[in-house]
Amino acid sequence: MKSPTELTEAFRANGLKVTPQRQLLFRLMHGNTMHPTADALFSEASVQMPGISLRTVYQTLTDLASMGELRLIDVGAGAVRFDPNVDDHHHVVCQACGDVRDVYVAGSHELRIDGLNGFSVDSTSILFHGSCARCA
Amino acid sequence: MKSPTELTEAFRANGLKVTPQRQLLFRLMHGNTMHPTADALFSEASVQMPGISLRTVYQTLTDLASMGELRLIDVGAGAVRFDPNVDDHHHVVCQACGDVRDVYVAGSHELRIDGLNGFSVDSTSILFHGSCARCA
DNA sequence: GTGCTAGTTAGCAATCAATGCAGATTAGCA
DNA sequence: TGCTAATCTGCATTGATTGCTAACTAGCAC
Ligand SMILES: [Mn+2]
Ligand SMILES: [Mn+2]
Ligand SMILES: [Zn+2]
Ligand SMILES: [Zn+2]
Repeated sequence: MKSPTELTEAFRANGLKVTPQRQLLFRLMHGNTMHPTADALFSEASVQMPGISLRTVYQTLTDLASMGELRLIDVGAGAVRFDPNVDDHHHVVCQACGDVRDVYVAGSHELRIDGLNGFSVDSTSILFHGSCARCA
Repeated sequence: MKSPTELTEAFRANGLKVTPQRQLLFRLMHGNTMHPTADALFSEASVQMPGISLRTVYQTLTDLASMGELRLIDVGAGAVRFDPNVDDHHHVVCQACGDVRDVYVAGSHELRIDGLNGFSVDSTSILFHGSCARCA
């Protein structure tokens, strides 16, 4: 994800306005490695800006995602998580505490896929399930 | 997933009763390669047994899953899908029509994972996103 | 076969995540 | 300083799933 300053320009360039709510969310997401849910981010944002709406958090995250600045991660339980890391990477999720971390996978592009039957593949998501160091 | 006959024994062995509803669902899931949602299965079941409850479909699918006879597949959109194929396999999903198919992946156990930071991995889910032959 | 009882079913309420909507507000420009 | 399209908040609604409970029944003991 771009820096808050760059996002400010990018939003204006797209005819979108830059509001205090959006600037706050830019800052909270920039460099964020927690893969937060919309609700988790809403809680964080509410500390600095009481009264901000959960709806606004969803809106802004969706805008960022459609600009390609965020990725949506679905770990198969609970709410979708938002990821400012748009590099080619994958995830490991702790079955116990739900913690999600980035992992970088070598060999993912050389997987041999049998049974495609005419399907063409555009992208690959690899999710590792396990236990984090704390929950081990 | 075991055959309907074997499941009948397995259920009784676990102190669970074998009802007409469950037998129907055993038959509908056995060898089913569609990865149906609970609701899709409910529609199918309703043809042969009008009045069956969606709740019962969820119950039975959950029971089968906790007995290890079914896998739950979350493709990141819409409802969870249920899979009687418990072999080591992965999935490809059509972004256009939502069709989900089995794929067998060679090399998935030899992936090099960087950044685990103390995480231990129990299992791996690989989801390929693309277009089916029909939607290409 | 009859009766008992623990397990099951159907139906509906409740929850959770996410989106739709509309009136009040405001960023950004002239 | 005004204008106006875009945004924000708060609330209603949707969709998937689970919780709850009274009525029902499979499976077993007699
Ligand atoms: Mn990530
Ligand atoms: Mn499958
Ligand atoms: Zn953990
Ligand atoms: Zn398709």
